[in-house]
Amino acid sequence: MSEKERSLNFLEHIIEEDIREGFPKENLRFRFPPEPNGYLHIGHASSICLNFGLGLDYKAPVNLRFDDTNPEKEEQEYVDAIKKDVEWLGYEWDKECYASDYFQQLYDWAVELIKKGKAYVDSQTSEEIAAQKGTPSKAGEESPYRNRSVEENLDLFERMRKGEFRSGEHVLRARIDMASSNMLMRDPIMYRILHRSHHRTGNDWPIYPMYDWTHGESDYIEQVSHSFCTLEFAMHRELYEWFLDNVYDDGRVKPKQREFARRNLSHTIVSKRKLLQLVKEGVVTGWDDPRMPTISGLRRRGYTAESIRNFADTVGIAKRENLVDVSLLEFCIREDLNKKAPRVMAVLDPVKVVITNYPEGQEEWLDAENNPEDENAGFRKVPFSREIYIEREDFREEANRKFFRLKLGGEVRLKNAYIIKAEDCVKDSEGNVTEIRCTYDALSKSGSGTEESMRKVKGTLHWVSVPHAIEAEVRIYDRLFTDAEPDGHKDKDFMEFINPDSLNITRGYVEPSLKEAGAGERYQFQRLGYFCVDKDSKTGKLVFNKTVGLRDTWAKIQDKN
RNA sequence: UGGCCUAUGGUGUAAUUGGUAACACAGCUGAUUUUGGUUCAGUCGUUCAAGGUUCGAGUCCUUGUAGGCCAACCA
Repeated sequence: MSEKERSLNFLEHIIEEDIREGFPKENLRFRFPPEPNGYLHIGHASSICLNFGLGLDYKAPVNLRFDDTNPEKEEQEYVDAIKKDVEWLGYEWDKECYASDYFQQLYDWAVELIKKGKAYVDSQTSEEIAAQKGTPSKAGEESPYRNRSVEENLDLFERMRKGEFRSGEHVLRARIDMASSNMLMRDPIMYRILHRSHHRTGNDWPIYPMYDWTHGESDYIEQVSHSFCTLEFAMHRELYEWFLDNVYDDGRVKPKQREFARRNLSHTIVSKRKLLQLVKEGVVTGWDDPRMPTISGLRRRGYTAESIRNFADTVGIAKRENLVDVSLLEFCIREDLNKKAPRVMAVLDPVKVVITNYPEGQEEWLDAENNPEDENAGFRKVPFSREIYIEREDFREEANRKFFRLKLGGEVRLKNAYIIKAEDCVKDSEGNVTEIRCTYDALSKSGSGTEESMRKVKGTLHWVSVPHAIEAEVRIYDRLFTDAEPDGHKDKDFMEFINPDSLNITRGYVEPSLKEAGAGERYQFQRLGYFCVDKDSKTGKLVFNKTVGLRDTWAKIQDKN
């Protein structure tokens, strides 16, 4: 990998500074620590790219660690989906870890804390504990159980572990400072009793450790050097370090937590809870619905891993609030697909064109370039005949000079084929055009080298031969929310901004080269956009997803009028 | 009546740590084009405010202002 001149983000500055101050480069180690309680979304992609990208840059290992300490929300399905997404993004983790693998070690350390008088069993209800907690501006009060003897604490904690108590009967708390200005330091809970089966440890444990007690110690066990998380954990850092100080051995790496702002994407939400709500309420068909900002949704929509990595890289990382415009994501996928996607022709809102001077029954197979941006992409054959479909919006009976498309008496180039001229059109009783009658210039065939073929006509249209056309279902997506920041309103719920027209299913015609197109393949439908074959697709019943449209300056011109 | 964090074009980030405010997207003009795509050229526009230190401040200091986070047996 060539180390190109690039400015560093603030986290990289921190790492560089640590190295400068003597931290051994070979001890650098990172981790991506998802909780398996939902699917990964575009916001996580930033974190994945950050951590694994750092691993690549510093040639340091990166662990994939599941933060699975809450069996009430976590499931194996999510573990599998997360692994698939990280792999698909193109990253390789060093070790696959689970916080649940550290339950015994965590328990042993907790016993040590009790022995040192730094933890105690509290036997109050959660309401009582909450009431004593105080407020951000008012100190809390100490629990009546705070000064239990070490022996009693040890006995109680052991019995908690053995399952002798009901859920919620006791908790283990760290003994820190009920008057701290940091609420998290007011004797935080380390363990709760929860008789609930865990997706990996089954019924082995009736007690489960809390996030704060688990996360830093897991980093320490794995000897993670830099533990990056989102801003809302900033206040947890003090506790993270307090716990670490109580188990830390000289000579081992003491992990450093630093916080960055999560990335928000306009016109969508990046909250697992809210995404789950969309799934549960049937607003979308599932976590991988192509309208979802999940990695699996984007994948199904036709996004490439490279485009997402590039997006994450372009957005960068910092500490301030942000709302990244979706247009940047769209730019990234267009940029990538422009280089990679083969061009084909498809008509999604067809109107028939009859070329009256083209012999009935005749067909020709014309050469079409697969990708003008890729010299090695080659050519394919597309069939031409007397009757073709063009896009309904590409024809007007009359139009001004700005309309480069087909109008009565006007000429256009049919891509890869001939120049045609519209002579007449047929309409139904309601005035809708049902057929356009044209003549063609037989000498104007694309690539034939004739003088006529070199003629400049302003418009070029895509088309599909009627007798050769293959019908296909095309799913056209629009943004899921009508508001740029659906969850950014205090007085309105994000569900109020759901776009009722986010999915539009239509039937169109595609050229015959697409007959055997398989799931996941990506194409540019010329002049329309990028499309990919959905997993629902079968030969004989093709289904395409619209990934993103082409940049459309014509639409902009029309918007102005 | 607290603590912590943040403030740079419309958006997202950068600025060799005190030395010409830059890059990408978006917008706008034009050129090229058998995709109104791509490409190319150009253009618009920025340091939250007020003081201070300094030859020199986006960067340091002071005081404000605005926004975010913190009172789950969630992570």
